[in-house]
Amino acid sequence: MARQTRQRILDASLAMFNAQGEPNVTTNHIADELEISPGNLYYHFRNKDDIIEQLFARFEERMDAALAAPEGRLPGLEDIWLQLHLVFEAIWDYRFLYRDLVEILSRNRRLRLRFARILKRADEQAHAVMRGLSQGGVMRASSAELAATATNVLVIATFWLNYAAARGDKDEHQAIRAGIVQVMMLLAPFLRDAERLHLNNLTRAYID
Amino acid sequence: MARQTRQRILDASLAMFNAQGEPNVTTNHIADELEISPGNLYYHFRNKDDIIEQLFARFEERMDAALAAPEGRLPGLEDIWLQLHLVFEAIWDYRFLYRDLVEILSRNRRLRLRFARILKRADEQAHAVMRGLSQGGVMRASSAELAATATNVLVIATFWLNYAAARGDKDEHQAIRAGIVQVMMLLAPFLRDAERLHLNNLTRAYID
DNA sequence: GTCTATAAGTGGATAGAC
DNA sequence: GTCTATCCACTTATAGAC
Repeated sequence: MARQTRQRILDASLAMFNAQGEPNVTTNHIADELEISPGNLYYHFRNKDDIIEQLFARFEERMDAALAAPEGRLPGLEDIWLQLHLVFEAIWDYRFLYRDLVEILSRNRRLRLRFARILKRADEQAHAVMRGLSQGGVMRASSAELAATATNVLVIATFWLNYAAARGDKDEHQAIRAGIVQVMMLLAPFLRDAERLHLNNLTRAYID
Repeated sequence: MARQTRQRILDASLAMFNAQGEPNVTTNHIADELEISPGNLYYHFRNKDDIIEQLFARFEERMDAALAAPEGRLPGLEDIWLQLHLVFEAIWDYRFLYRDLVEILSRNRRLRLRFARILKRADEQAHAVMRGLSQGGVMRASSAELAATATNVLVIATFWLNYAAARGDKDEHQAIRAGIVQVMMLLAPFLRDAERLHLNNLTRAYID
C-alpha cells in the first residue's frame, strides 16, 4: 500500500497544481483532497519540493521520449506535426511547471539544471529537423536564420500556454492546436512555394 | 510628505519585486527596507495588490507610449528597431509582472483585462508596422503569415526574459539585445533579399 | 503506514496611541 | 502620517501514539 499512497499523492498533486497553480496548493490541501493526514503525506515526501521533483522526473521522461529523433530517414513536415503534438501534450500534462517556471526553477538548483538540459535537447532536435528539411530541399534558410528560428520555436512552445492564459483564451484545449500552428508558421516563410501554400491552407483548416 | 512616502513605497516595491520576484516580497519586507512600520505602509495602500495595481498603471503608461505609432510616414526597419527598444526596456523595468504573469493576472480581474488590452494594442501595432513594410515593398507575406507573425512577435517579446532566465543566461542586460534580435529575425525571411542579408549581418554584430 | 496533536514561524491586516 | 502592538489565518514540519 506504500507505493499506492505515494502514487496517489503524486497524481493528486499534479492535478491540483495544474488546476490551481503550484503556489496556491499547500501540502495540507493535497492531504485534504486525498483524505489522509498531513503527517502521512510527510511520511512519503520530505516536503513539497520533493513532490515537485518527482513530478518533474516524470515530465522529463515524457519530454525525452517526445524529443527523440523518430526514424532513420529524413524528417518531413508531417513528422514535425506529430512531434509537436507529443511535445505540446507533455507540456499540457505538466503545465503547472510552465505556469510558474521562473519561480519554480529559482527555488531549486537541480531542477534549473535539468530544465536547461531539456531546452538544450529541444534546441538540438529543432536544428536536426530543420537540417533535414533543408537537405530534403523543402526548406531554405541561412545558418543564422536557422539558429534564430530554432530558438523561437522553443520560446513559443515553452510559453504558448501562458500566452493563451494572459490573452484570456477560454478554451484551453484549443490552445494546444493553436500553439502547434504558431510553431509551424515559424517555418512557413522558409519553405518551398508548394509546401508554403499547403501549410497556409492547412493551418486555416486546423484552427477552425 | 504623504506623497513622498507613497512614492518611496512604490519605488522600493518595484525594485524588490524585480530583484526577488513578487511572490517572495511581503509587505513587511518592503516596510523593513524603507525603515517604516507595516502600519504606515497600510495607511498608504489597502494591501499588496493595491501596490501592484499602482505599479501596473505606471507600466501601462510606458507601454502605451512605446506602442504609439511614431510618425505619419511609413515605418522602416530602423523604426522597428527603435520601437522594439522602447518596448523591451519597458518590460525590463517592470519585469516582475512578466516573471509571474499568469499568477499575478489570475488574482486580479482588473489587471487581466488591462493586460489583455495592452496585448491587443501591441498586436494592432505589429500589424500596422508590417503592413507598412509590405506597402513599402520591403516585406512580402500572405495575410495568414502576417497574422501568425504578429502573434509570434508578441509571444517572444512577452516571454523572452523568462526564457533567458530558464535557460540560465547570466548577463540579463545582454538578454534585452538578444530578445530584440530574436524578434527581428522573425521578420527576416519575409524581407526583400537586400534587407534580409543586411539584417543577417546586422544581428550578428549586435549580439557580440 | 497512518493518525493526532502541536510547535514554530510567516504573512496580511487592523486598532488605537501619538 | 506614523508607530506600536497585536490578531488571525495559514503553512510547514515534526514527535509520538497506534
